[in-house]
Amino acid sequence: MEERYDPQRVELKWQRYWSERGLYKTELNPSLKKFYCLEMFPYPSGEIHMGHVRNYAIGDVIARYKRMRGYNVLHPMGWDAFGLPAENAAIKHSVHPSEWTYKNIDYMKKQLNRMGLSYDWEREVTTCSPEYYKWNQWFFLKMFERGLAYKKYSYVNWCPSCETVLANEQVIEGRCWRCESAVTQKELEQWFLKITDYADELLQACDELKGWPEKVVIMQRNWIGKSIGVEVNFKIIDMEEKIRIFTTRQDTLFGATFVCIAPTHPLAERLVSDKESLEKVRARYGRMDEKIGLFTGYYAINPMNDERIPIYVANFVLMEYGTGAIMSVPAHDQRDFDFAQKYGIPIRVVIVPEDRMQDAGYKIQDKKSHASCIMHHASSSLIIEKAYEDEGILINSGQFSGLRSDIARQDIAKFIEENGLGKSVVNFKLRDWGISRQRYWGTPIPVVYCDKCGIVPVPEKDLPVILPEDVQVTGKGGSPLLESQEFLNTDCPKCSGRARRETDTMDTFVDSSWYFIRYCFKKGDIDLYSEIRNPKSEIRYWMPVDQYIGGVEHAVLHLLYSRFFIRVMRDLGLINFSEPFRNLLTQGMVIKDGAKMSKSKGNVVDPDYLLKKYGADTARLFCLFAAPPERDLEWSDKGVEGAYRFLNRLWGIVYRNKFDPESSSGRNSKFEINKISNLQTSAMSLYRKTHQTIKRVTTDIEREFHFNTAIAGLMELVNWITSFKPQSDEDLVTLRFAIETVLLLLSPFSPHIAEELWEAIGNKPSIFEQRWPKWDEVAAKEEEIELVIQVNGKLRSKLMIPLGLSDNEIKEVALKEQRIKEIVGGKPIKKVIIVKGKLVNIVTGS
RNA sequence: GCGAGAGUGGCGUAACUGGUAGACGCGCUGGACUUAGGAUCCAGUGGGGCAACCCGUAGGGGUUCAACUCCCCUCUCUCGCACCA
Repeated sequence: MEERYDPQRVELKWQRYWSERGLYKTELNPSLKKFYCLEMFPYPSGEIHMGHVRNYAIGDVIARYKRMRGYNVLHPMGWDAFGLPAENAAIKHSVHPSEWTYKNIDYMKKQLNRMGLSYDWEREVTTCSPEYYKWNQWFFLKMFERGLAYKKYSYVNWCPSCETVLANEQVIEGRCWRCESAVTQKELEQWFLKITDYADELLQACDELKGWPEKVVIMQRNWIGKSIGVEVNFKIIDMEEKIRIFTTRQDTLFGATFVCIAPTHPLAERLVSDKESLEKVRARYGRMDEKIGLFTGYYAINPMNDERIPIYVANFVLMEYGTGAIMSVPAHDQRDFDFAQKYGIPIRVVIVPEDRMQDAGYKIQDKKSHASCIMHHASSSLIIEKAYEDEGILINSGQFSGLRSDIARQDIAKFIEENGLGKSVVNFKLRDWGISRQRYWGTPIPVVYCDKCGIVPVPEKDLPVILPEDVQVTGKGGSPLLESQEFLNTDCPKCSGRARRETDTMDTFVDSSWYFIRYCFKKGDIDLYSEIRNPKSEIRYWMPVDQYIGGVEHAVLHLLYSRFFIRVMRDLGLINFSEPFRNLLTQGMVIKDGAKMSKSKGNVVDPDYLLKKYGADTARLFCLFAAPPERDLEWSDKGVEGAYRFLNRLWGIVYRNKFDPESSSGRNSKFEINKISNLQTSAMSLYRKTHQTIKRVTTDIEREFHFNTAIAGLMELVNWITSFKPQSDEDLVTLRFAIETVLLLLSPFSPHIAEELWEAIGNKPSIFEQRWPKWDEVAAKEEEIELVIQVNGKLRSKLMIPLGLSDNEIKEVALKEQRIKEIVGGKPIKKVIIVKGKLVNIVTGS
């Protein structure tokens, strides 16, 4: 009886079996090589989407493959469970965020299990549980002790729709990363984590991220944004104060013809008498469409040449970067050039390209002899239409004229320091990480405010500070924590006087900055501190993560924060490594009809529907087959059917060939095909193809996880099997070997059907306790090859020849070939090129 | 503007260090079996030509016996950063 392939039946059967057998439970085992395979955990939004399906299918293939290769594999899953959507849902459907979240987790966990993913659920992490977020608070306290967590009053990014502060990393093109509302600036007192203390190290260590996509490393480098330059003080005429500017182009200092300060610069208020105009400039702060400036009426002195230059307030100068003031060199900065033209400010050339030195009448300064030859004021004849921003030779720059700009940068920096005009500095774009959120559903920041003692951290022994759940989330008037008197009012840990709790909660990115550490231990309320410090701790065995898989959207956010957190933990003496993720795979998006699948675009495909109609094996196979993991995946309903057809075909083959467990092709056959030469030619080729396929699939997986071509290879083998008609017992043994190999190679991709058919042909489950097959190089070798014969680089003929012919023999064979003889005719043969085992190219004269 | 990546059949894609361009899948065409097929199986499928052959990897040059692959120029698309001084 040939059963039909019924994915529902098969998949549920094996999911139950795996779970009952506890097949994916992981234990520390020092005698085995470990492999930590991690996929980014989901936010429990309610249901999984195709991006999850793809992400987790990729991770599961790697985990299962590594397991079969003999690794002790840690493959955990959890929930990034705090966050705003829970509160929004609470407001909309009047359910408690907690209830909503846990219900979603329940459902999504079912969905993940329905996909047949090999997780060890005993290590499940749920970040909204007190036993987890307690350690967020603990880390916070440790950072507070070390001055790495601090509070400051400042302008911060504010999302009016989410009614909360956002970190710089969470503002994308001036909009909220979550709801895309325009972000405004608001002055607030906020908690920050001092990630800038690690800026240099995080940057340096980028070089070590060999297993990361270059693209992500570059994004991290750019985000950290190191620049080396100088700060220079410019005196203000008729005022005590100086303006401190920052520049990386101190070689152009002699060309500075004005100074600009940010509209929010502390001096702006004092220098500008016309407040109305100042407000106008301020209103356009940060707008890139138009550059406007306001002359203050004051002048500064360029300390290099004592020249009097005007001071402007300009909307494009950022208070947040450098000193909030710049010197402007219109000749060598396009932006300054445009500004100077608009406001009629002189433009002075101080650098010329090396090849234009002669026209300008200058000579390169010989550094040693100081033979500075400043001939005449040729600069007046240098008329430029745009700024020259490249390197060149200095002119009009006093003692520095004639120097190459890169050398002048060093010399001038030195000069500035030696003469007390300023100092060399390093600036970073990276800002400290603002973690305060004016929201309810997050980790309470463990701090109290006492009238007498000020800011007092909650003592460790009083952790966790529990987020009260008996509150009403209304969405009106800030966090519900402000309403909870029980939460709000507390005693000061120092003086026992009356105190008030901090009501802001932590950014949820704090939760995800160390969750992969927590997976190293089984779930439950553990004392993480002593667990980590135990010399036999599992963390020493499992960390770092060997393979991390997730979307590229976290290239700077989560990945940078995690790298920071791990370093803080290292400096707390908890761990002895610095990088959490050894290898990173950023999978592409799932695209449909030319756009990313998303609810707002209305082009989503529901995984539930897919799982129900085709089953998990098909869904997984399609996602893995349609594109390599790092590239975008174009959704195709037809393609899914193709994957389904393939599995059906495989199913049919196994049942059609009825392996009698009692016969020689049955369960006792160990495939000792030691007399290969006895096999019929067709069996021989199948046997060879099988070994070739083992090799191909294995190397495709090893080489950058090219699952798409690995699956293509499997399909080829199945095509061979389909056309193979066994005639003898030996043929059957060969066929069985081929089929068993297909099942083993397919098992990481489509685990259920592999397990089912493995059993159906008389093997004992589980297929996942089998070793990954090995190929035999000899058996995989073709005994004949197809020789391609080219004449002058053009394909002219093909010929089957036996393996192992010498170059001379090959040449002879090729030249004797009828068609080649015709083409070559009587032409002289200039050269014959032979590529071993592949082709011959005969080069003739004309 | 800067940085990164990519342009290959009707479509998704393949071709590892230069060596048969188009594996595998989808779609399409024809056939078989069928009351029927949107099921299954078999065959074909880059374009042109009866054919030998010619033309084809965004476009144009170059290196080479040989280029999707290496070099130079141009164009297009995607992603990231974007007044960072």
